[in-house]
Amino acid sequence: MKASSSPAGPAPLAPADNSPPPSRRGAGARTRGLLLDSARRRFAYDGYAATTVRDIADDAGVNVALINRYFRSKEGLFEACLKAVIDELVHAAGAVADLEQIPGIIASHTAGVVATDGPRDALLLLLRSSGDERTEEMRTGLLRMFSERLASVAGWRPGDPDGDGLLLRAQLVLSVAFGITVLRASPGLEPLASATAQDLAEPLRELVDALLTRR
Amino acid sequence: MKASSSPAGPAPLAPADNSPPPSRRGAGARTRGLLLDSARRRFAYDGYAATTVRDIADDAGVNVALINRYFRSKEGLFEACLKAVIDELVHAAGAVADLEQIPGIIASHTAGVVATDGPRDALLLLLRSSGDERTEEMRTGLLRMFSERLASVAGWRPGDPDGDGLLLRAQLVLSVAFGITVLRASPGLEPLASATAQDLAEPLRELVDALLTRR
Amino acid sequence: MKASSSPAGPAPLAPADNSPPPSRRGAGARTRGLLLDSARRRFAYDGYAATTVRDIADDAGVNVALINRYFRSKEGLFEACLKAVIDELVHAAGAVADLEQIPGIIASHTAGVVATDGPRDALLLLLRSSGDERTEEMRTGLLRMFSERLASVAGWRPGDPDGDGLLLRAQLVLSVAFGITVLRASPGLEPLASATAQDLAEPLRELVDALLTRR
Amino acid sequence: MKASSSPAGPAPLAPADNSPPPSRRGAGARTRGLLLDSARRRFAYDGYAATTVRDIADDAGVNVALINRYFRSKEGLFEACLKAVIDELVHAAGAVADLEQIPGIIASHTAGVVATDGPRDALLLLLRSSGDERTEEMRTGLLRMFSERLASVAGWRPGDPDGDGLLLRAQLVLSVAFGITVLRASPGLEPLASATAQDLAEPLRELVDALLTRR
DNA sequence: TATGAATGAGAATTCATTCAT
DNA sequence: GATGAATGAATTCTCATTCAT
Repeated sequence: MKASSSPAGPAPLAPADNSPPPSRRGAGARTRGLLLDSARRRFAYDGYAATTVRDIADDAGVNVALINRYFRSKEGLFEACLKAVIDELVHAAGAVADLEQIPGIIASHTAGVVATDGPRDALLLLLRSSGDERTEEMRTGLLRMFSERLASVAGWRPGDPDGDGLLLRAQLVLSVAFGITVLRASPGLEPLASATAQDLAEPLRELVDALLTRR
Repeated sequence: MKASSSPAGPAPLAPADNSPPPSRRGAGARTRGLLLDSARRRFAYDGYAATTVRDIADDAGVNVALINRYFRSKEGLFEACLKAVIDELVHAAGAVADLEQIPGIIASHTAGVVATDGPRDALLLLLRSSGDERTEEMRTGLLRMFSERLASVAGWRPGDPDGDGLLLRAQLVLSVAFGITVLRASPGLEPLASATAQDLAEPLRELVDALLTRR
Repeated sequence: MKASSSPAGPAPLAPADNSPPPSRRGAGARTRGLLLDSARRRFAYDGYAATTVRDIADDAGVNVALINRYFRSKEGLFEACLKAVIDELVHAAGAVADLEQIPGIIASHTAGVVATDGPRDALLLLLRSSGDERTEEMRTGLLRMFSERLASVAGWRPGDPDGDGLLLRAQLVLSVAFGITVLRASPGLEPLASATAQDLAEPLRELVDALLTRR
Repeated sequence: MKASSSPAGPAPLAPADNSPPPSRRGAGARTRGLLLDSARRRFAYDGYAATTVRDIADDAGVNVALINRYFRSKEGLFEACLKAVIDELVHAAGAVADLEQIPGIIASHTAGVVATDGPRDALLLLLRSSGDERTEEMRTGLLRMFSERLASVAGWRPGDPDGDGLLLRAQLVLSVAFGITVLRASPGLEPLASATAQDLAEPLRELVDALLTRR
């Protein structure tokens, strides 16, 4: 197929001419950013293999060759996207202090509570693979960290004798987050597809409570 | 990338010479079946775009041109895989009679309780897109049907005034199933990665109970 | 530049439709051979970097993709050419039994005494580099072997105390051969450019005699 | 290949900051010279097509765009290099007064008797082609002039009835010079590769004597 | 004079598909 | 039914060159 337009997912961002090109000198950073944004969306919604560097460049409104200039290769661009996403998620994970916050965080990352679509794409991108070993490890590392974080606010400690049970449950919570993300990526499944973070909050609360609260 | 070997997922089935080519008669059906199996696995684990028809043919131990002979195109092969998966899942959905069965069914379809890997790949394949409209609709149709089935055993009826709440919850249950599937597809996330259906059953029971049981 | 037509060197062989394609089955070897021939000529006259795989395929009258099919890459094709040339030259070196033969061999390899152009291109190709390490070593290995062979018919023995002198002289003889080759490759330098093997024989005899005959 | 570092040949001249940029005035000429030097070396060792303008600019430690500024194009830069080399060689040819000088001149131009590497690269560059007609003619013109010069000190006169014999022999002498050059350019062929001008002088004397001395 | 940014043409390679045996 | 050969349309990447500061 020619995935010129992402079938699932929001419309490709128009050439993003908010704030006109700063006329040349020092425009590099801006261009880099535009590419990163388009790539992130494309990779997240269409996957690595189905995404064309030309798609990305066109979405960003810049010349294709600049991808190689700024990221060395399609692979390099993907890695850069992944790094950005991981940074964001590491940050988000750091903010989780107790069980009560978990449902809200999941809801906002799957349904989008913020203006930009970034967080909504983040989890999706995390599931895309370029086939490269290094990125594969980055991904697994983050997932491990994330589930340990969830487990730890539920009382899990590394080396815990019966820890596996709690860790597994934390990973099931993580599963919900990813599951919502992938199901929302294929549109038309109402009411989930257009549920707001608020809609999701209550059921998620009960779910997290059932899985992670020790009684 | 050269996805000659699927990184995640079980080893590509050896040219499958269990039962030697039945001389001549009926060889066509056999070949068709071999291709269908290999394709299903490849598409599920590597995705549509990253999978090469040559990969599939090699896995199946047959000539590449036969893919076009039997399925008209790569796209056609994908559609055939999807159809098979959908049939299986429709069947599985039909068997769900009450809430208690749900955790077990999810567990067996995500962790594999049966000999073949088929069920394990089924959900994964359902998330892969070839970009084609028609397959997209098939997929959405199945998901809709599936979540309505889940909701209905929890008491939901079409046209229900407050039905959306229950339908959404059913879709969250579905989300867990898909979430587990995608997380298990990227290896190394223990204990989830190697959890058995049995390991998953108890927490899933609590989860389903929390989400779908009316009190 | 667009080196569609080799400026120096003989006209690119016409699509070589002597002996029509054996209709399909088993045609692979023929195609391989056609490519090898065209490549050899192109690489020899235009150099590796200036030669386009499309040039080669067009000369051979076959589809470009077949280069990758049969030789895996442009680099692989170059290596195959080099191997062929080296084989030929090793063979030629083996035939050198005494000093008197040397001038004739050089003459025939630089001016071409045979029908095909092969030998004429051989030395030229040997000077072309693809930048690859392995081919670099093959080349140097052959040159070493060749000069030792020349030296040995002049009485040189490995480990010879004053051997370096003779070896150096043998390499000067080799230099003439390559020098003639490169000068003939840029056309228009008469009378050398169109000298026949016979024209070269006498002066070469005197040259070899002066350099390698011990008195 | 990515010919970022010339495999054969001396190390690329470090950004050449001997004598810091003379403030402003005359910086242009300096830059031009730096580019000319780097280009000459690159073109000589890697060939025209395999050399990147970026390689040259980097070697020279200046911005790529300056190549177009000062030489209009890669082609223009090559032509400038060629002109410089030809001037030098015309000068050298003019100095040849009798047969005895020839071996020394060849030795010094192939093995380098002078401090800079210039002369060593000169002959090599002369063998490189950009595919452009005009430079091709310049090259051939020089070669013709050079061989006539050699022949003339051996007694040849234009229009000489039996002149071709002598002219051919002169071109064979020229061949040795180029042959040595190309063989030394692919390293590892000892003792030739590291022979000094002195090492070459004696055998060359005998060679020239055998070819050009009339008896 | 110098430089970072941007562009467009072209190069190698991959891949689904069709053809002829 | 099955197979090796061949094809043409992409796709990624490189590179000389031009632009605007």
